[in-house]
Amino acid sequence: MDLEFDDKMPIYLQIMDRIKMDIVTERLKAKDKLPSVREMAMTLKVNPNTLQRAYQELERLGIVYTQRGMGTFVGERENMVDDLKQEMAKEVIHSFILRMKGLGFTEQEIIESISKNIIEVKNYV
Amino acid sequence: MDLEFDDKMPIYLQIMDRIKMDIVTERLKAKDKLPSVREMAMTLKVNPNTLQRAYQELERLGIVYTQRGMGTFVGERENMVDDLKQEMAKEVIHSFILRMKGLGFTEQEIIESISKNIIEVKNYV
DNA sequence: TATAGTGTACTATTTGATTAATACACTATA
DNA sequence: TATAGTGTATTAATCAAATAGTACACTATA
Repeated sequence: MDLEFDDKMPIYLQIMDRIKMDIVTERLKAKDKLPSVREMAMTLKVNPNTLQRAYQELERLGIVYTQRGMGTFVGERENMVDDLKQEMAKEVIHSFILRMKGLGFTEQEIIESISKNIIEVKNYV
Repeated sequence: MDLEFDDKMPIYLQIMDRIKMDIVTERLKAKDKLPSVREMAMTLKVNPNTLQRAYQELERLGIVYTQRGMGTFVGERENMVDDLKQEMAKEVIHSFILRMKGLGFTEQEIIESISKNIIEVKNYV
């Protein structure tokens, strides 16, 4: 397995996540063509079937659409990027707070923990 | 499958995590006896083998110890609880910040997002 | 000593993720 | 009209997680 992926989570979910990230940050914009399943499979060193599954799931979620024979493209729905960003952020924030509370930190401590650590964390590449 | 678990992550890891949480929050204290593999398997409606694996991994990490014929107990190492809490918190905080930055939020926005949402999140049960 | 409750070991089976190889249908374009 | 590049479908094999059932060794205690 490539060092690329965390083996505690299905690869196709991690690929979906990466693509959603790229859309949210507008590295991928509406109507942009995604790499073909074969090409991206090569790049990520995974099986084309794994990529096909990721693309199909993304299509099922209305995030991308495919045109047979042409490729897979970023969806054009109004507000899609903002909605997706808010939806993903909500999930991330919620589970973070829940987990920190689960570890016994007070609300004040949780807020402070972010301020204290935020500088050290490198930006997403 | 019981509603108890997230099927995107191995059950034995989730069980380990729950036990570590219980130790960190001192619902389980040093020398406390954990439920037997059979008993906890019944409670969580999973196979005893799955619990055995969770306990063995926890023992390998030095978090619990077993006495053959008697049971599995919470480790007694000096500072174990604090160390474990810091270690888990560090991971949670780091990956949260990384993910939020990956979604394109600024450091200021990340800090604000916590303040804004922290009240809504129920405490860990 | 007998029994019940422990952890532990073993083999077999099922399920989902992933890989592997191949083939087909559609589209743009040389 | 060929051809190359798309998505899609199918079948088989592999692997890890989880389940299932059984058995063994050890310990405390009635």
